[in-house]
Amino acid sequence: MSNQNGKGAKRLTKAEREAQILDAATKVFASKGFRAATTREIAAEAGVSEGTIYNYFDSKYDLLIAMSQRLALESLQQLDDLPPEEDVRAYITALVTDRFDMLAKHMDLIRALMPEVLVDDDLRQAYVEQVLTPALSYLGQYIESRTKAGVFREMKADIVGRAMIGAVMSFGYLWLREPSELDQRSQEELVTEVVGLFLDGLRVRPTE
Amino acid sequence: MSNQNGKGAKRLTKAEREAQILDAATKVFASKGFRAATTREIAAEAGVSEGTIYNYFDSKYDLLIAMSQRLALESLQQLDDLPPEEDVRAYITALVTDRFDMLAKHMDLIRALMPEVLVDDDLRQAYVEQVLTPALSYLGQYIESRTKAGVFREMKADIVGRAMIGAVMSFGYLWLREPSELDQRSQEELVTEVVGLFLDGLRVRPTE
Amino acid sequence: MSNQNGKGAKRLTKAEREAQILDAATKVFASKGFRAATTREIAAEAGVSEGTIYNYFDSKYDLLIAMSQRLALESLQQLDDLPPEEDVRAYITALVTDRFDMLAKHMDLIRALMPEVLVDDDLRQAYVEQVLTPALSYLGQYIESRTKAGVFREMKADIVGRAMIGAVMSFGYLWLREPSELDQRSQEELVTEVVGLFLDGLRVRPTE
Amino acid sequence: MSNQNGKGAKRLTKAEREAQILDAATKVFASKGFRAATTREIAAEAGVSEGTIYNYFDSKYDLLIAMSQRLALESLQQLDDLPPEEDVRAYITALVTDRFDMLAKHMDLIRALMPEVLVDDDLRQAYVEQVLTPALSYLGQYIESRTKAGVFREMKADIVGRAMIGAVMSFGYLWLREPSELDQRSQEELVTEVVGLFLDGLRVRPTE
DNA sequence: GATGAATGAGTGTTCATTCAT
DNA sequence: CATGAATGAACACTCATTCAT
Repeated sequence: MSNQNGKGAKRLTKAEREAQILDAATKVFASKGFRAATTREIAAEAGVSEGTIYNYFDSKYDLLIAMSQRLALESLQQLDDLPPEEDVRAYITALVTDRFDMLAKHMDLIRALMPEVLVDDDLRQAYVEQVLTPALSYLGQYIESRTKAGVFREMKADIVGRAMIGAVMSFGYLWLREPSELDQRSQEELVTEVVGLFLDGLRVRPTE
Repeated sequence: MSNQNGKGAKRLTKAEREAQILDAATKVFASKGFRAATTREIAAEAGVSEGTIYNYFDSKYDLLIAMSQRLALESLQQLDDLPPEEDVRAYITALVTDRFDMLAKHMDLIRALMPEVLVDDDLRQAYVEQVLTPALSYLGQYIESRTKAGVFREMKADIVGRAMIGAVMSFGYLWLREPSELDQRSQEELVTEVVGLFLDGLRVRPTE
Repeated sequence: MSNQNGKGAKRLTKAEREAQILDAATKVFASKGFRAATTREIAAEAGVSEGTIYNYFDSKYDLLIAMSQRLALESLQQLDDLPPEEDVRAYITALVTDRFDMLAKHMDLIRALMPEVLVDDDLRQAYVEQVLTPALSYLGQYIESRTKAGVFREMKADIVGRAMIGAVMSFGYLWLREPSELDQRSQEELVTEVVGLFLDGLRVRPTE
Repeated sequence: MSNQNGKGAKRLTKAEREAQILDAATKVFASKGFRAATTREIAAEAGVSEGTIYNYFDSKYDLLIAMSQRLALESLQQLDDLPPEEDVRAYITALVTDRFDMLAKHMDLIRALMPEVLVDDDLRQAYVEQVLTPALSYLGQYIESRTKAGVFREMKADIVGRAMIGAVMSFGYLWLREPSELDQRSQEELVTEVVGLFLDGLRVRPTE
């Protein structure tokens, strides 16, 4: 129980209380999955009563939706501060680093959401529309732009983009269990290798 | 109900009945997830009574385990018929093609299993040990061998291998909904592009 | 359904609700036995939902345990107000009367408990320790004390005590079906005869 | 499993097979109670298949009935070889000894039956009619006869008879767990003490 | 607004019984 | 006759949701 104080936390603003409940739900969903998680456990984790949850959310499923919106929002914000497009290594490195930062920061959220995304059609559609498609489209435009500039080879941007996003995301829900496995040193190495694969492939380059 | 005949299917061999139930469970798990699936629905899908399920499997969870073993078995078999290691493009193409074939063939199974793998520690461990680790190790050895041969650049094989496997698998549970989306033509294109990314990266190659 | 009011009994104190459920369970267990009784029927008898039972007791078996504790408590209390030990007839009569009173008062409880006591080892051990052993020890001490005083013959107090307790209790679970069969008049007769047997036996006494 | 031989016991006479099943049922009922016992377990204990049980008995309950008839039959047979009625101590001793012998011999049966007798009205009625009433009536007649002869005091024979039967039987289902607790030496002591209580009571006798 | 007692539909699982072989 | 695979009604128990306080 993260938050315990004799009588239940009182007098928070609506937004604070919502965040408190959502944080608890995220943690519980992440550790046991959506179906196996109980409202009782979420309430305990949040330090409120079960009834209170229903003053802020219509249903348990609603918590999941709210979580996915939080992720979608936080997921796609910082596109500023990017290096110049011309420096492709710096640029792709920044993109991949940003995604790994996001994975590290929201691993709980992702681990809570992904299993249901794979199974729930509404959720999946929302995830595809709000998270994957924008990311894919952004990446695809960059690839095409650099291809036009003669820096990237002619490739199917939608397929290659999917492969790249899939490769990076797989570290979030397949290869890693804990954000801690993404500590500073190892994340840098990860980014370097992955970017190296994306830009140069496995094969030795002739000159260069 | 897939299998309907007046009084319920009778007198199949043990293996047939087991497969019949496992097929039904796979289908139902894939469409609603493990927890949301009911034994009632699995029984209906298999065309047997609920009681019969328990004559063959100890519990609902046992169905999941049995499914994952089926996948592990089928997952790692044909490593013969591979092109010579020296022809790296043909070799990697064969590997990736084989994985896409497996995805296409067992998409139901994979979609049924992955959500629980992400959430159930025992299952995850089994999946990592029986499926991911062998695949990663096999791929890693090939990468190192080609690196020694001076064909591949010096890279961290475990990281690059994870990225490659993650990229390919993501088509199985993230980007595609139906095996049908992997029809002959599109799968070939997919393989070509993905192999191109893995071997040569995005950047234009100087001469060659 | 003993307790019916439109929407189910609401907002009783914890102790009241517990007693209400326990009373219902006692009644149902007494009439069909523990295993044959269903939680559904107990809930109906108590006028609450099945779920409510589980807010107060962890399991159906827990109801049985709680019942047996109620009996153990009420079973061994009033040992005051007893006649002087020297007046053995009055003393034994008081003891036997007290046991018959207890039987009459708790016949439901006893009839609910005894069948399971005979079959469940934990329950049996608890019953022996909490009910039979104290009673036997108390009775044994009295017999020995009166033997020392030269009033009782030299007998094995533990065997004779068991026979006496067995004789009395058998009226509770073997010979009688209803507390009503133990109405005032007949109970007095019962006590007189049983006490007569215990103190004087069947055989005619020489002088006296 | 008492009786195991590769293919299930074959070719017994109807009576032998019935006895075999009934013995198994008795053992299983005695150890877990009627409701908790499963036909699967009875079949295993008897070394036959579940289906075979139903070739000989209509239902699980029918096994219980058959058992109770076996007990009733065996319960009331040896009334020959009794000492002369005039020697009351010898006579009562013989009766009580016979009951203890019966308890020792059929403790399994009794432990299997009693819990259900306490709870099942049909069974109880059968038990009362076939076992208790004849015994009570037989004992009552002896008491009355000896009373007429001036040897026994004037007492209510039905009450005293119940107390005596209850006292003796309580050793069968309340005080003892195992037939072995009734070995030769201790049973003799038991009989002596109980008969002493019945005939002479606790109080010292004036002359004699 | 916050509570938590009460709800009851729904779940996985068991097991007496049937019947084709 | 004996079998044991198949059945399906029942069961104890869970948990998201409601609502009186």
